[in-house]
Amino acid sequence: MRSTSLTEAFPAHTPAASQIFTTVLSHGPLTRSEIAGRTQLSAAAVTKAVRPLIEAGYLVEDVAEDARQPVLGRPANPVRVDGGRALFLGIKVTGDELIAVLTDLCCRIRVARRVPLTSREPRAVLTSIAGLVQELLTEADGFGVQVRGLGIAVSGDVDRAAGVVRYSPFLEWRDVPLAELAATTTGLPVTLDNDVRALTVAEQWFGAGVGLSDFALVTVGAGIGCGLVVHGQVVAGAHGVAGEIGHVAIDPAGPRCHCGNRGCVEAIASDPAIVGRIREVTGASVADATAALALAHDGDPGAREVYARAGAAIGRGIATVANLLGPERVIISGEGLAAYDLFAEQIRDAFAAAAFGSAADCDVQTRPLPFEEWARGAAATAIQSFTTSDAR
Amino acid sequence: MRSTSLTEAFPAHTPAASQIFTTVLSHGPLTRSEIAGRTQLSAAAVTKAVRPLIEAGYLVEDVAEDARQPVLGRPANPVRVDGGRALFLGIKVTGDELIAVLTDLCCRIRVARRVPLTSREPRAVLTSIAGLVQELLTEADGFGVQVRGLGIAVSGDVDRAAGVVRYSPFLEWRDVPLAELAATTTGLPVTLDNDVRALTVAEQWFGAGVGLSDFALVTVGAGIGCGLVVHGQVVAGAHGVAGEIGHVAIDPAGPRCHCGNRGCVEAIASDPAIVGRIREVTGASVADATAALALAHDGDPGAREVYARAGAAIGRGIATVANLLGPERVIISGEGLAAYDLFAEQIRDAFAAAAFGSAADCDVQTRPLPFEEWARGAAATAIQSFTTSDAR
DNA sequence: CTTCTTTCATTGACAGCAGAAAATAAGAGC
DNA sequence: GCTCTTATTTTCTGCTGTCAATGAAAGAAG
Repeated sequence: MRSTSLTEAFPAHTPAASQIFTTVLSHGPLTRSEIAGRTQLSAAAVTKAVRPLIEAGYLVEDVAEDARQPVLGRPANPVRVDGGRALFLGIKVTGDELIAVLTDLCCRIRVARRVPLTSREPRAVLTSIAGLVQELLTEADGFGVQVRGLGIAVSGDVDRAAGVVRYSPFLEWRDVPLAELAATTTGLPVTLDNDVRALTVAEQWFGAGVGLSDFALVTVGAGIGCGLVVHGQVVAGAHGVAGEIGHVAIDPAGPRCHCGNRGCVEAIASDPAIVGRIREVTGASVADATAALALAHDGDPGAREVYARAGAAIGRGIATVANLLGPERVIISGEGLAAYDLFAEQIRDAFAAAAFGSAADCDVQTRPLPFEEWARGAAATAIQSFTTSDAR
Repeated sequence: MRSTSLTEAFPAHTPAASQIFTTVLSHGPLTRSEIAGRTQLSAAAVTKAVRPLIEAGYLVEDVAEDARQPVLGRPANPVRVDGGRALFLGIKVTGDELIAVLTDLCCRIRVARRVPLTSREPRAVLTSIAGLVQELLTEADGFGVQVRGLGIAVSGDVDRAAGVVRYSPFLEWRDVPLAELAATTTGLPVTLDNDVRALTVAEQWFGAGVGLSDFALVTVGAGIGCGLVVHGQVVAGAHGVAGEIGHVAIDPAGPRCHCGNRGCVEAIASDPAIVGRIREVTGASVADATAALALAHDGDPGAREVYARAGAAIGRGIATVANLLGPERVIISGEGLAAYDLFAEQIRDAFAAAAFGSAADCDVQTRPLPFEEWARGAAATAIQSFTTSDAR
């Protein structure tokens, strides 16, 4: 095991170094001149910033890169992030379970765990988190590398800077300073963020949002959420609320939503809304989203119609985002994507119809969302904090 | 008259100087230590950055500020922008007229002009612009200060960086490089931008958006537009379209919009939509928005109901913006504000109902919009270009 | 009236970042 | 081995912003 201490800081003290590291992290192996081009820095600056990062082991030179076609001039040697140099933990807290992952510096998942929650009391949840962290720290010992941070993702109104859960409806929490509590309990630096924003960070750095300064991530499932990146930064909202595409009202005559309004996207296209509506329409006793999906896949016309309506609602919601923000890309993800074949067409049609002018040029793609992905998002926020904390 | 040449650059060569100047411009007279506090710079850095700006005459020291309560210690001497140090022109191009203003460096209007357009041909419009600019330059001679830039605002898809009108439905233009054309004709540095974005810049620097990093400006009138500021920057959209709140669809059963969709905010709450609907409902031969307004103010229940519906649509549109972006403030403005008493209540009610959670904490205010305001926005973009062009 | 205290502003030394240019490195082709 | 080309590094330099000390301009205290 390395003799580095937990307090050893990440050696990117200048904005340039930080930017360079992030670029290499997101864009895979890059030669120094490619880095210089992308970051608008001089080659000299890149060399100087890269050296300490290599010395500290966070970047490594890819010498074995001889498979490339022989080019004129001195061969470039690409630099890449040594994912194995550090480990991170990410935990997603839901109303009834914890999902945790151990990732490397490149946010690749090494270990994943799920633990049911017996209570939603902050104290009990904290204990569960502590236990899970201990367990994963033990696993991490096997890799011989230190865990450098813990990211926690919670749905609801979360103040990342303060590390406080302002209000979480699912957990029934108000003003819980979870970051500080978890930091004290686990001894790790903790980054607390909203779950959708955390997932958005993961996409921005390691997923389909790489290199884009403006994109949106829409999650479909038990709720409908949306993470927004504008001007290269995740939108947090002045009052802690942002990206509430689920509560964009698209039909004053639509079904009532738990928020009290009518015709919210979430009241039409969330899993519970779909299940409820299918029960209503077909009279079948559909237990959950899986059953609903099965029914629709069996060809039940009523169920299929419900999915179609859900797809149209999602498409209209996405079009609203596109009209307002004009993102380069919209990424659709979430557990609800299991039903993608049932509403893909409606999403595209409704989007195309409701997008105004060249907002329709926006690239709409889908990405599967494995169950650990939310926790991976949390880990991504921890990586973000670790690699940018010292750089102003 | 000063012997400065047109090519003399604004003496803010460093990011710090630029930031300091912008801060003083927006926040009125400030002492050096207040500037240091706001900009997170050291007092020393402020002193050094301020000196060349004072020497060049862009900033002046307010010595006469003895009206303040006597405080302990050395009295501070506030610094403010000398508005009279430079002049700017702003022109708003509409389908049938040009609105132009001559402003000072603080974006205070000195002279305003309107000229009808006889043709929408780019060449003809350019000729009209050139004439108007000449006229205002003559006026400017009376002030003994040079005009340092021209801002032009056009509705539609405008690429500010390239200085090209990509597509303007009202003018029926496509890919007109208006900035370059106007620069050649007038000899002035030209900044071309979308009209709503220009107005947003004016609010951000000189209006109700001062000091806010996230706000929205909604304009109500012939169309419904929206300028967005996120992370302190105006949102331009990856494809040139952003802030299209007018084409946010809020009711699938609503009236058809000229964009082909149903239930757009603009199809319910724009002046033409209101006029048309009032004709339909009351059977009266209402000529225009003024007549419609008069009818409603006369107490016609049908007309009042139409305005109420328009207000609700605007409120829902604003709630959508608030749910997605969580701005600190929404500023409602535009010619349509003349009817504000008719739909204020509905806007607030619909907003409160449709805003999710603490998105409802967003401060919604109204601001009257004098007819020259659009042109003033154009001037603001010119000021922005002038004061930040040399600072990287 | 002099001296203190307080706060604002300025100065000069200095550290550190990033750019420019020149030097060096590492092949490929001849 | 020589030349050509491109990549990377080195060296030097300019410049920005910070730090700590100093000056300035009041009111307060004696």
